[in-house]
Amino acid sequence: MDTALKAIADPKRREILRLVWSSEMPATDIASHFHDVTRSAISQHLGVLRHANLICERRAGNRRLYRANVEEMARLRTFLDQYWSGGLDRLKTAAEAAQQKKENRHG
Amino acid sequence: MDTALKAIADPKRREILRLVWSSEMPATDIASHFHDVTRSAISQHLGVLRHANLICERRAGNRRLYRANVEEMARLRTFLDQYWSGGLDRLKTAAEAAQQKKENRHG
DNA sequence: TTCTTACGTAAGCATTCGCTTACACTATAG
DNA sequence: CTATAGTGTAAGCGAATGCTTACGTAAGAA
Repeated sequence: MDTALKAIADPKRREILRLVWSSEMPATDIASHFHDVTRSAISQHLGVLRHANLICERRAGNRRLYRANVEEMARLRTFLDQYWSGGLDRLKTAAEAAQQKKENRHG
Repeated sequence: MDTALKAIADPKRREILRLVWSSEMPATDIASHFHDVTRSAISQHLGVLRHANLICERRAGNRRLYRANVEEMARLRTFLDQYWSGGLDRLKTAAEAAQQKKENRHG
């Protein structure tokens, strides 16, 4: 999960994910969207995303078609949502513990 | 925004944020929660979080009390939510464009 | 004042990152 | 077969990261 989080922390990789979110795209097309870096750099970014399981690869003849792994991204989103709500959960747990204590005192 | 994302990509920093989420805590107490690294390392993590505007610092006598900057975290969350829904937006836009085209053909 | 506590920070080091160039490989075209 | 897209990968490099030790400094304690 940490790998995925670190992967999306990079703006280029987020942009790549955007490109292959709703449709698959060959590596060259992906690379040609970035005019400030080499195709090799993008290929390495694709490697990072693949290693984080955030994209899937399909080979078609000469090409490699990429698409976002939406399930993994959903998992990542859920992880973060749980993290955001963690503070509230913590408050809730503390409140319940206090309540329990109170009841024990009174029982 | 990128700074904040990279900041929370680190598990120790996420744990620190958890600690100061619902109540402020002095730096020493924060550091004492981590038994595998030095106080200095935690201090530097606090610096990263501060630089990302994810925590607020308040000085009280000798101590520095930290608490999570929930507004900034909310902003980060919103940013990510928009990112997650970006794929859907893209589909929607594409669908609308197709519809527009269709209407033009028929008009 | 002198000690002690609670911190930030500089220096140094090993690791990782993002990038480039150069090369290797595969599949199709000729 | 040779040539040419399409693509990953190794090597190398400068910058950033995460860590440690050592030091600096401000605020109370004695």
